[in-house]
Amino acid sequence: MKISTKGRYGLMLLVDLATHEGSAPVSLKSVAERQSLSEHYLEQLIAPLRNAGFVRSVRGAYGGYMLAKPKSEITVKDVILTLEGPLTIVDEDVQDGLEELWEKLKTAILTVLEQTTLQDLVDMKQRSEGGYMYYI
Amino acid sequence: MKISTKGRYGLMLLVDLATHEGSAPVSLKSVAERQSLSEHYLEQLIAPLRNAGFVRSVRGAYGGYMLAKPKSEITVKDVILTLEGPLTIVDEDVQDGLEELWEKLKTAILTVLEQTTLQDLVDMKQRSEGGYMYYI
DNA sequence: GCCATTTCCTACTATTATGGTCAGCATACG
DNA sequence: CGTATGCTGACCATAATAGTAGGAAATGGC
Repeated sequence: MKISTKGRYGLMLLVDLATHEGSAPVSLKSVAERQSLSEHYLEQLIAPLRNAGFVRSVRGAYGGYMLAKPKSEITVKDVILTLEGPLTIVDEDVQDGLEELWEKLKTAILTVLEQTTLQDLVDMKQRSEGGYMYYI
Repeated sequence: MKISTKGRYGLMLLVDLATHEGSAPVSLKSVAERQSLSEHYLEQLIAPLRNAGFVRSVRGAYGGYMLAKPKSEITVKDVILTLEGPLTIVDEDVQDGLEELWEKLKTAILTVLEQTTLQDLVDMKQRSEGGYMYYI
């Protein structure tokens, strides 16, 4: 019962983009360095996110990625479902008489995922980094 | 993001035991037939359940298993955690700044699992089998 | 005592998902 | 033109899952 690194790294990637948002696009290389992730692997993760319209890319030298929507309008659910496919607690069309339980679980999980936006994650991460940066 | 068959078959097994509870112990063979599962595989699943004290066994001919506790006192959480180990949404000690999200998810899931007992599953399954059996 | 039944135990194996790596083309800035 | 970056598809190593296989030990019925 795990979130795969696909979903997790994908969120880290988007949070990083959201954090370093500015006029210029952000290169995957810089994200990979900051987050200590493999650039090649991030390339694979961002492809579906681009296709789904969460980020847009700028090719060529000095290119990179930027969020295509406000960070408060991208939910964790969007990202996880895009990267990991539909949430199947148990395989489709099993008939074990416990469908009601699986349905409850699914709802509970999706509720959390859909109540949390990228904006929330940015805030969350800043809090978790603790400490005040004001006087630096 | 799945419940493995370990947890799922384990629940089916216990629900079957709960349903066929009586004076005599219930053999795995009969459970395997009713639920269309492999007897050998069930053996592997019931071992930890026995060790954890949810069922007790009677060896030898005409032996089998029976619940060691009232079915209203065994929660789905007990069973799943026994069979699948601790619920780790993400690997231990990752530091991705999203710990708060993973914690929320974990809580949401465990809440559902711990509010549901074997008794609930028995009722649930009976309802799902639909139809009234009174006049048969 | 013997046989059938059933639990119990230890390996082994096949398949799948995960978590990547590798190689190379495509595009665009300077 | 050269370098930085995006983009794509193929490939691979490891671990987890989902079982199988084979038999030893216990126990009730005959």
